[in-house]
Amino acid sequence: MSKAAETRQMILQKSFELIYRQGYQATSIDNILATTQVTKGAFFYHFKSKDEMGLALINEVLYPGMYANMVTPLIDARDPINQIYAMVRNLLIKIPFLRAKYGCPAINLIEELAPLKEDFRKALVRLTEQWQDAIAQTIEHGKEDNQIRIDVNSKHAACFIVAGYAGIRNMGKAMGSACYTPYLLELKNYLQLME
Amino acid sequence: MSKAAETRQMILQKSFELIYRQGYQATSIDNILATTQVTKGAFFYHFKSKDEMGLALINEVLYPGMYANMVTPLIDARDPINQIYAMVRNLLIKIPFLRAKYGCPAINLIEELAPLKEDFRKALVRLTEQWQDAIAQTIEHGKEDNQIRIDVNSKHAACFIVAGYAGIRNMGKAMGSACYTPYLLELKNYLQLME
DNA sequence: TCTAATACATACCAATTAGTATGTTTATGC
DNA sequence: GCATAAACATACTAATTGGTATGTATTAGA
Repeated sequence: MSKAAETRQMILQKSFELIYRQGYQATSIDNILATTQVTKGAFFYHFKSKDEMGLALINEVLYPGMYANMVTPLIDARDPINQIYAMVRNLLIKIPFLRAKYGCPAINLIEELAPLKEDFRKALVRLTEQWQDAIAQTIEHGKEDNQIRIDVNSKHAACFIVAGYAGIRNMGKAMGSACYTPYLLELKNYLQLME
Repeated sequence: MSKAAETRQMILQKSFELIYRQGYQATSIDNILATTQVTKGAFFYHFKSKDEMGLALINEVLYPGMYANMVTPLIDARDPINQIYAMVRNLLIKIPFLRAKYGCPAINLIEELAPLKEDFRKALVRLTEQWQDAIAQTIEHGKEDNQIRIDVNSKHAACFIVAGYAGIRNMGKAMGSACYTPYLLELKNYLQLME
């Protein structure tokens, strides 16, 4: 990677962390410059505007991260129910970068920007749909293997599961990680009713 | 109500609507002044700061609204499962003021402000806990009436239900109200497994 | 090695932010 | 009706915002 590409990546990475903790609008460009030690000239050389940087951040940082943690663990699932549960559990309590207090980066961005910026909304919908599809497919595989009842509607269930995750991430921002435990216990109950 | 009290109430009401659509930080005081036709002098006569107004808004507008739509419908529930379902359904599709695109006012505020402002967080936790308690109590009543299986953990279930609502409200901001239907169908499934 | 584009640096700008200082009007109790 | 405080109005401020104008290094290809 060229030096310039490294600078660009570093800006995206640090901005991602700041925005995760503070929100997109509350994170000023000057704030980013101060923590990256990059000058304004460099920033606006790599990105036409703050929004262009934000979009790049979604596609180049958020998307790969979500794919690795939310889609990959489901590929070729041999034990769909437990793998879905494990994936959600891992997201909640096994990724050190993600803190209950700050929620989930993708959910945060949807909350803040979906109603305000159409291009952000579209980019974030793609993320959500990809995760939801991966879950639905996993459930379908489970049905083929007779591990999941055939009357389970995989798309409805996937929607329900994604909503639950998004919601507990929101709740965790207010209540702390303590609320993850009852949620996970009940998620397990819900999932086991599918078999 | 005195004229001054009316002014105060009007500021809170209009600010609530603006903040619901734009977010708290994105709604400037000047923006509020422009839509309320109130002058800066009047605003700062009634509220020491923007944050004091925001807190008053939670306690005097958000709280009563949430109580009426989220707690009252559950009081003396004779048919707990269907009443819980009906309450969630009403929240999602029967309150004209709430638009899928803009989500739920309380959830929005938690997302944006819980990590940033401790006093906002506390006020919003009170709201959430009250709703969760009301749902848990309703489930307990259902257990006493033999309408709900005694092995259902009411607190876990209440947490799971609240999380689901919060999450689908988030999803709706990105995807629109179309995602409410699959969610509600699966919620009904989940709830019926309790009886 | 020279050139020219790439990659960055500095200084600025107009608009907006929450908040204040200093008024003037309006209502209320006596 | 009159004093007094409550209720509002206007003009300002210092800080911050995203973005630009105009520079200077650095690097890669001919």
